[in-house]
Amino acid sequence: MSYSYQYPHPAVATDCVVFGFDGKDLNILLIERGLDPYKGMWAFPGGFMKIDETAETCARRELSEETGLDIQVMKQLGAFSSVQRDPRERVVSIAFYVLVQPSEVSGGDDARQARWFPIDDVPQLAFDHDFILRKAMSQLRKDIYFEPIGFELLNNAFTMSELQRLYEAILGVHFDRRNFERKMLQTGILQTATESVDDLPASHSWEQVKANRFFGSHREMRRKDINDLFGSSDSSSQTVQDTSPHIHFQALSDEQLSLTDDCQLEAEEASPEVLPKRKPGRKGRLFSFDKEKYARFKHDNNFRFEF
Amino acid sequence: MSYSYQYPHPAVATDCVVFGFDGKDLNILLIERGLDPYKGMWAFPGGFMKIDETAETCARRELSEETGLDIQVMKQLGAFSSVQRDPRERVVSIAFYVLVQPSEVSGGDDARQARWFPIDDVPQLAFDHDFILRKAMSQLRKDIYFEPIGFELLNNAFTMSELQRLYEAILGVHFDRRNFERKMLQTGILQTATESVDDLPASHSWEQVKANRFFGSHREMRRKDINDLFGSSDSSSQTVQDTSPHIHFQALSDEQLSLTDDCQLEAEEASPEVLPKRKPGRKGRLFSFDKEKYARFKHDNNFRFEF
DNA sequence: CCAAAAGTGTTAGGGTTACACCCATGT
DNA sequence: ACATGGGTGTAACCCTAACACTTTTGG
Repeated sequence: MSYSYQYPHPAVATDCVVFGFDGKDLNILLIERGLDPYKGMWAFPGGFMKIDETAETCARRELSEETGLDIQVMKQLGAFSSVQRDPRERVVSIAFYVLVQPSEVSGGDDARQARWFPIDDVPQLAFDHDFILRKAMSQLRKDIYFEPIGFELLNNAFTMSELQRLYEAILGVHFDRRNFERKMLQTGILQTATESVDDLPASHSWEQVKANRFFGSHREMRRKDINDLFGSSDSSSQTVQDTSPHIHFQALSDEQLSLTDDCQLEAEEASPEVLPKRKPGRKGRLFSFDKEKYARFKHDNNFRFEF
Repeated sequence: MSYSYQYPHPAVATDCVVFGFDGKDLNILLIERGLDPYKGMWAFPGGFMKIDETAETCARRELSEETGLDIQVMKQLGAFSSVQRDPRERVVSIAFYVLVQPSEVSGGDDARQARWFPIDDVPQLAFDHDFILRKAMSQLRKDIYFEPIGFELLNNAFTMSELQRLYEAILGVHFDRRNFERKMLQTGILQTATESVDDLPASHSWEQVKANRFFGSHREMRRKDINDLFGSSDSSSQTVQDTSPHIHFQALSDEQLSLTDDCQLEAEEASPEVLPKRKPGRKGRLFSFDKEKYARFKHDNNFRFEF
């Protein structure tokens, strides 16, 4: 069985940069590759897109298959299309980044060779994944100015210093404790919480919250703008040094490819260590966020976090 | 001649959202489609990616072929991958946005069925291009907070009110004239200019300026971070309603496809009206920007434009 | 001549920043 | 006991936002 085209087509794959926060450091989730190319190296979860799924669907599926994570919030980083980024054949990868709460991860069931690495201590990555990682970090830094994104990385209840450490980890700067707390509180999206909030089920999904937020607020928006909230796509142009502009790939490397995956075929021993062990930290007043206010937050005022 | 793969591959195309500013309104450049599908409708310049070029290279080539524009600044919006976005076959499109100065356009030579449309009066677009346009607008609004992007849309010399109108057009808000001018001037990136500056050749390219900016400033940056400046990729996840998740495309629609293009084949009558006629406006003190300061600007302080 | 746009400063108020000491907890 | 982190308030300063009249230009 084979598929023919009049002109050569690249393969399209997705990759997920998964960020997690353990109360101390920002971590990313990597998978050890079991097959060539780059066998034994670490890479982002991801795989080839099926012909009948969107890139996002593909990314969710691959992430679920490879790590057991079922993720709510997922943002596209953009397409990476260096000609020689995959030695097998021409592969264009659409990358996403994803924020997981430590609690989402606790049921790390399907985990294979997945491991968390602190963002400051990432091993050499396969393909152009180190490039993608830098994109993801700079994107995360940008996004945090427009949305209180950090919360997606925390459990339902968290201390102010956890929140501060998260912001410091993402932005790479230091804040004054009192000023940080004051500014956070005066956004109105926080409420004090008890320990028990930690166990609360995620009442309604973030997609739902976001949809509500949208309809609640913005003035001159048309029906069609709904997509803006979700399907937004943003990126700078990719100017990787394109040293070999005239490589011609044949339609030959397909035998190495599996539509179902290229990482999924890896080692079967499930390593349930797919969670950034929550570092306890000192006791402190607990906060959670007011979903109503959080939902209205972004659109009502153009608040950005700048400390 | 045909290319075969073990698994179905989507086609990959690029689209360019070209923004231009005529001193009054923000405009986008569209091309009338001469072939089905969507024959007679307007669409962004773009076309299919060759197997040996990056998405950005492809976008530049297509833009040059279809509109005669050779563009400096080009930012990736992300990949659009709805399953049914192209009726011919599965096509994943990588979209870019581009800012052109009116002067860059004056030599609109190769122009075909290209026309500028004010952003408030855009006709119905082919494919999912209206969706892409909304992405582009919201992206532009976001980006303007981090970089003085507006300048790429103006000639070398411009009046303060042109600049203000540009910001107002992009952000959709109104500013107080005096406050706007004060804030702009105190950034230090402006200098007063004479009329003659308008004719100056673009001394060195923006890529060069950006490269200089990079090396000049930021502290703890590693060599690898160079790419961050250019190849950055950013986007929210694309959640178009994916109503038909199980459509299977055959490898049949290729006869309609041309690797070289699908828009390029259109009407041949060159319409040199490929420029937003610069609306004159009243006379006023002219400004240009200090490339040195502009280059250092973003990284030195995290200045964002908020009026 | 008239209409539209350019040019020009000041002030009040809000927000940001900088800063130090005591207390509680855990080791 | 000691060290680490939690808890708390104020004052100076900068930046923002609001505001009106005169002059110039173009038609």
